Amino acid sequence: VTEDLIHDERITAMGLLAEAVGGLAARFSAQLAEHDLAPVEFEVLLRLARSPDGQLRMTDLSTQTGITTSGVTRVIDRLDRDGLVCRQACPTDRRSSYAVITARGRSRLEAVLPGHLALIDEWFTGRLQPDQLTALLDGLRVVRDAVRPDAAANELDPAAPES
Amino acid sequence: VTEDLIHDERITAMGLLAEAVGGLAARFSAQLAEHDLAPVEFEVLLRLARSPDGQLRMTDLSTQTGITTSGVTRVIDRLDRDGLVCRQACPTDRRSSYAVITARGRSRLEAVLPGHLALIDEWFTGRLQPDQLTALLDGLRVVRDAVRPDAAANELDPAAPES
DNA sequence: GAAGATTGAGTGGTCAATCTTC
DNA sequence: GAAGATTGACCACTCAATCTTC
Repeated sequence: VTEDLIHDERITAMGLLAEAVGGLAARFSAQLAEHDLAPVEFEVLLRLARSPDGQLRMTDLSTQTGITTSGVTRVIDRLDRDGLVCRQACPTDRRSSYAVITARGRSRLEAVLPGHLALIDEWFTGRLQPDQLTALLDGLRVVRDAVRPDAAANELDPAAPES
Repeated sequence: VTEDLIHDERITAMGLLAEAVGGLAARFSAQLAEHDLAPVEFEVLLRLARSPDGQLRMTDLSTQTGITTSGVTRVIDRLDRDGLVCRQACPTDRRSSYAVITARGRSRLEAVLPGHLALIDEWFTGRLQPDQLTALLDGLRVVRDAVRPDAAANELDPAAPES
């Protein structure tokens, strides 16, 4: 009732958002672990699989995931070692290298995805009425586009303008 | 158009949620760093400040934050070293110990919060129409309550039933 | 025996510095 | 000189084991 900053409704809103995502991530990680994938590795494989030719420059992976470039190097090191991804030199710019998802990587993804989608449905999308979900996603899109302008037209959310 | 799992709309929805939160967290961390606080340290201070007597058992901090108990021990170690928190033995159960926010901790929080709230407003709550925000939060609450049943009646979101 | 907290070992990330290529 | 990728040093977390108290 005073100027009690720690009970501000904005904190509440942000807490709700963070707790929802954190809780979902916790649910997912168990299933991913069954398939020997860390969450970040799953994200990388997914982003590669969604990209043309299944490949992406290290730098682009960095901006898309929000991991530093050195962090990306380590993740790709692991995925490369496990044969889920391989590196490929860029023909036009010899500074750049591509991470390319391998057949093994794709099949690993296909092994994980059905269960993963079921979990998203069970804990997130399936719990909301269709219009309620739409409203939620519309709001999220506004925030996402503001806070990650680069990802706007981009990747894990095509927002495809009806080609 | 086939059974293309990697383009499933549920992935899109989840990606939107994750990217929004990740993007927001990135914006916040810079401001927190100006006040020498890691995001997790800020969260702990906030949860303590919101709790009766500004204290919480280590275990409860663990479940509320989603960090392991050993993780909590380390965070409290740092905050204790910096004088923002102190440990206090539980009188009724000598296994438990409380983390208690200090005056220094509270003033640090008060120093950070105005800017933090402004950022939440700038990048999240302020970008949505009031009813759009309400719809978003309603959806999030459904998910949060499902995925973190313990936190339901709890903490960073009082959801106070109008006492 | 179980719950609460801590500790040692291991891991996955960051930051700053480096190397190569543009 | 700047961009792209990597490396070494460092740090914060987790996991499993331990200690104490219930």
